[in-house]
Amino acid sequence: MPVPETAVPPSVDVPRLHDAVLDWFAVHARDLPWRSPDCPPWGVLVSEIMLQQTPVVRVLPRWHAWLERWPTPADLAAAPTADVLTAWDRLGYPRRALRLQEAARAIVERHGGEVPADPSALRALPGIGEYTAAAVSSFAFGLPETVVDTNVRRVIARAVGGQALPGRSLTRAEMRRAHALMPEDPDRAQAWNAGVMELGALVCTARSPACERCPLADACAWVAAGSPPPEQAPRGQAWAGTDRQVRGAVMAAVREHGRVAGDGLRAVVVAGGRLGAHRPGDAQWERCVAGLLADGLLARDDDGAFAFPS
DNA sequence: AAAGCGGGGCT
DNA sequence: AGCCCAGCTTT
Repeated sequence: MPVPETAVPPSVDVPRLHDAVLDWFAVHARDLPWRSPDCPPWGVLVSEIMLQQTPVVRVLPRWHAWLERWPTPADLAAAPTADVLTAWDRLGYPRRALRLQEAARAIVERHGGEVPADPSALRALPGIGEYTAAAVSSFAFGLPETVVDTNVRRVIARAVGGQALPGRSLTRAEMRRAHALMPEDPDRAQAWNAGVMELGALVCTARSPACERCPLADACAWVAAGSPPPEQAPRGQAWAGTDRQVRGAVMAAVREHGRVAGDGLRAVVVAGGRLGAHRPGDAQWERCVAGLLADGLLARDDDGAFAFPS
């Protein structure tokens, strides 16, 4: 039986990290609406879903419109799905919009219309994984959950692990380390979660970190090692000519035109210009449309015309 | 563990 | 032309 690797090296002064991050956060935290004391848990939940793989600046206007239109889970649960997909606009990954509505319906049915505080109950909702469950529980309800997103992973990988970037996927060892770094006091735990994320978003960024402005620079294992470059080259994300581009163009066309005749959809999509020079072949076109129908993102009416599902 | 899934802005 | 972003689900 091998000796388990210690989650945090003994050389790391954990209380000092806490003070540094909490002091920095108290001064530099952005004034985001879902952090307001007036923001209900539903607003936090909506923000977390929208922020999955989508930057804050793009989420802000959609979030405000969303909360104004559907101020409670019951409001979203009762909305036509077509309206939900249209309001999602161009945030990307529109399946998130479907799942958010499914989650709202589950909240109405299983939780009396109130967003649950328990991470397990949150995790059981559609579209809510390990991160989002912990984030809502911590940020909306102040429970001392361990919140680990891409920002937290990067800050810990550098400051404690001495690595330039974390690996491709979140490991159990990383979760253990993040858990070991949590402050005991619940209020400080909540601020730590938000503060480390904010530090990763504003200072300890992926591409060109501003170490001269970082409150952890003196204690950072990566800086101490001379800030070596990342060992693992990132996996490139292809876009032009992919199914994702074609699916996105179809969604954009339906969003803009509403209902599109079945034999005209392809022409509308190509004319939309979102595909650039790419022209999908028959096989790709059929695959993408069939996929959107199967995903519940697209529907056909009795005349065979395409539209968002009602 | 890896692949699929959107879209835009920045280097 | 890449790379990145408050991930989740399925294989």
